[in-house]
Amino acid sequence: MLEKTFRPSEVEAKHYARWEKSGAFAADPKSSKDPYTIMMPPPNVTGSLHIGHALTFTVQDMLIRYHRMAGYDALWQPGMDHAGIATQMVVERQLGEEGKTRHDLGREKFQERVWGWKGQSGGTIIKQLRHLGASADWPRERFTMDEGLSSAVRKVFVDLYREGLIYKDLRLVNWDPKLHTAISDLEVIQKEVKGKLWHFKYPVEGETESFIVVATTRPETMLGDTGVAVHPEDPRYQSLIGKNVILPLVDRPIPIVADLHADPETGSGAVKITPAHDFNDFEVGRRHDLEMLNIFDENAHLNDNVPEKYRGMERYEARKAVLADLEALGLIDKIEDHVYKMPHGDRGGVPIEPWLTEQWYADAATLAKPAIEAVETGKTVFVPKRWENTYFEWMRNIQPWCVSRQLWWGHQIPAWYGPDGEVFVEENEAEANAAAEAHYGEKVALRRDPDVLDTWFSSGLWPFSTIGWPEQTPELQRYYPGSVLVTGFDIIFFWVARMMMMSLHVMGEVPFKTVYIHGLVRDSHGQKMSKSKNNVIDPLEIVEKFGSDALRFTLAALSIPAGQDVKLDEARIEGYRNFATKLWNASRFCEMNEAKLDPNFDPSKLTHPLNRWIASAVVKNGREIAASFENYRFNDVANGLYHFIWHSFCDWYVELAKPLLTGEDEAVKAETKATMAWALSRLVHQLHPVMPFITEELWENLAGPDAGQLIVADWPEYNEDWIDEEAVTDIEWAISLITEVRAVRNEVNVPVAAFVELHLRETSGVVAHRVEKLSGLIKRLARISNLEVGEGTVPKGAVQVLVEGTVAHMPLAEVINIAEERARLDKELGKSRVEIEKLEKKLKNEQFLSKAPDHVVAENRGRLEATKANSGKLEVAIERLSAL
RNA sequence: GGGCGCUUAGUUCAGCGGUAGAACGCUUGCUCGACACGCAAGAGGUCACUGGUUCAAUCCCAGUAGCGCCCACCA
Repeated sequence: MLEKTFRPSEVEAKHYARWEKSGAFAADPKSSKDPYTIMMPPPNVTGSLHIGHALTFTVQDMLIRYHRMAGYDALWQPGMDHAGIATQMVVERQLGEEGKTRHDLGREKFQERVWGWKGQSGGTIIKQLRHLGASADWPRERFTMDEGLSSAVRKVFVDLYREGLIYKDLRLVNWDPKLHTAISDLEVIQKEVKGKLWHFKYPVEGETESFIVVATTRPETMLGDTGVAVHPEDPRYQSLIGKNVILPLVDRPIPIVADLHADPETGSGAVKITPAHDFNDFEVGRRHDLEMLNIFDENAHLNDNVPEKYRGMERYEARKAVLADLEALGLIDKIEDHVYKMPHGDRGGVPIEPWLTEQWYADAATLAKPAIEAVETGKTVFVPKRWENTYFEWMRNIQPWCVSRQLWWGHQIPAWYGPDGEVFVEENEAEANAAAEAHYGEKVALRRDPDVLDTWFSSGLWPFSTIGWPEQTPELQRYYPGSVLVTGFDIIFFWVARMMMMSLHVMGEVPFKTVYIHGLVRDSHGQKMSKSKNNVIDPLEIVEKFGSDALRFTLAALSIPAGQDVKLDEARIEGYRNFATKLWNASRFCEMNEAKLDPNFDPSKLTHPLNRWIASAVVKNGREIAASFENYRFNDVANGLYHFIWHSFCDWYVELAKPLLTGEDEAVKAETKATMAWALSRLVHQLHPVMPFITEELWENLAGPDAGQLIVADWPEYNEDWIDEEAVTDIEWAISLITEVRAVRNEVNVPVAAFVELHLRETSGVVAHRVEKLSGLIKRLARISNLEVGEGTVPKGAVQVLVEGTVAHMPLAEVINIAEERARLDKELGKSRVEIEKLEKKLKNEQFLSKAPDHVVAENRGRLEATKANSGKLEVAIERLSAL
């Protein structure tokens, strides 16, 4: 016997363990079914489960579970990402607490330490995912740094290098002076800061009292200026182009060049050029062949390229010194407040310094071409479609991708250097040695490039590296390309784009056919969740409080097709927990009434209209739910099931079935029991992908322990021929009638003194029974067409009511304020007349009659008739009320 | 500066060229043999604004306003 309420914690662990143990999650490469593949976006090895994970993994799990039931061999390929910078930072922080740095350990020991840490606390998230019910094929779990994936990374790197798609270059990079590594453009975020704009006077060479004014937010960089640019057509500076200014403090003559970069409208129209420390200036410097003077070291301290006084100074310290010295020389023209954006590393670090270094680059523009085409031609489709624009926009303007990082945790770049700097890019050291020997004619000592690859390089290979590439494994042949990739829009560039580029290049085929993009999870007011705002919702706490099913259902209900952000409100989760309880209790009711599954049940052979109706409705619902899953309309799945289970199955079917279950007719009783069990079993199937735990438990209870697990059950057949439209019409009519009756009873709120004989259609005997059980029925006075006020025999203050030939007395004055009622009826009549006028006008409009479809015209005619009839009744009612 | 999105009930949001929907909240009444995590009823909307297209616009188009996001730039 089921308990009175559903207690999630008691069944979640039990069923998860059973599923896992039985191999329900496992894909089967030998299966004859069609494959359905989702590559799990690998969470960071450092990570723990947050609500965003809950959304993305719930969506994936729903898709996997639905398709597993719908007859596919479903593979959900899990794994984790080594997350280069993030992980290295975590371990360095630990070392810091011991008063050490990674340099105290050395590269090898440090790496050992990270591996140790990974083995011990890494993978927390994978364990946490189980609490959500994630049905991934866990034994296939991969790690981006495991041996197979690492060799895939080396092979791709070497191949791309040989094709000229990876190369070394000396360019400005985004340098993180704290982490001491280059980062990609995407890892830089612009933060608004309030600062100053300083205007400096640079003396023109050979002219006393002649200055050119330049402005900067970064005074210290002036020490690295190697030019001043003005617009070629700026009249103020025509005579100065080609001359030099003397750079103050440094006393270096630097040229005044004409360049379109200088905007005459901005500031003085002249701009100082620091080619080694600003991306725009770098381009200007290249165009005019200006010196690239690097004035910072890796810590963003000033180096030996500046006057001795400033050497070794930290950048902000240098700023103060430069400003003080310029002030002393009287060269500061003015100082303004200025708000501008400053680049920061996305790992919460210090301001980024544009720095000139040699790095490895991937030729992203070339790799992007087929990736763009694949989306243009629909080989990969984004859902929602509008994200394709975002994808295109970025891909079409893609910059060279800096793939090297000066870190110790990651895939070390497979490049070795000879004594003269000659580079040998090979998959391993032996091959590098062999190549070097061939090159030099003798054995030489090689030095390996110390850099590692950007984390996203290995993530880009995820769709094929996880299933065996470069080996032609059965998995690779069967599960590539994936069916759908599920992820947030925030990593379209980081990850989706890279997978598209890498997979198309390596595999020659798109990595997935559909990209489903969901929003981010925010709090109930649309705010980003953050610790400082104290609005963080912890999925594990929610699971504990309301159950995994309630959380999953909530996330599904909020996942709208437009893929907007998801605003999560705990009250809503609670509401869906209540829904789980509701279903639970409906099952309890079935159990109490001994509704059992009948193996020979045939929905097309039902006799009672109520049962024919619910069978039809279940079939319709099943078809709709399946369609919604296919179209990624998870909100429709959730709302459809919520509404159907609560308001159709529980409110009407179960309620109307009660008299049948306690009635005399044994055949009807038996049929109703069997139908109820059948309907419940179907609903439990439909709901399973969203609420796996409670449905598994209820299924077990309903079908018995030998029936097999719901998770691996087939999505049942929903044959259109089982829909009985006549029964649907009848019962829906009955439902609307009962609703009206209840409304009247509720409104009058007295023991009703009228008896109503209802001429229900004979098919709706059940309804008549139900209606009799109501204490009575009175239609609201005004709405009853054949209502008559009696005379003589009626007690004073009462009204004689005649409904369908039966007479009764109602103490009307006691329960209805006649004046109020009249006002209400007048208002309603007014509305009615406006409506009639509108409709009549419409129906006289010839263009409407000729152009609108017939059914629309007919609908409008019908509406007019009904409104007129109602209007007539209202008039009569008002008249009679007035007479009282 | 470029791009994308949003504006519908008190709130969060669906929806759609042909009579405005859900959930929650609110009001009223309920110890009705599954369920108070419940039952029943009810109130509540010029679908942001202005034009246009159409027989018909909340829906399509254009513009306006407000809000949000992404990219780039800000000497």
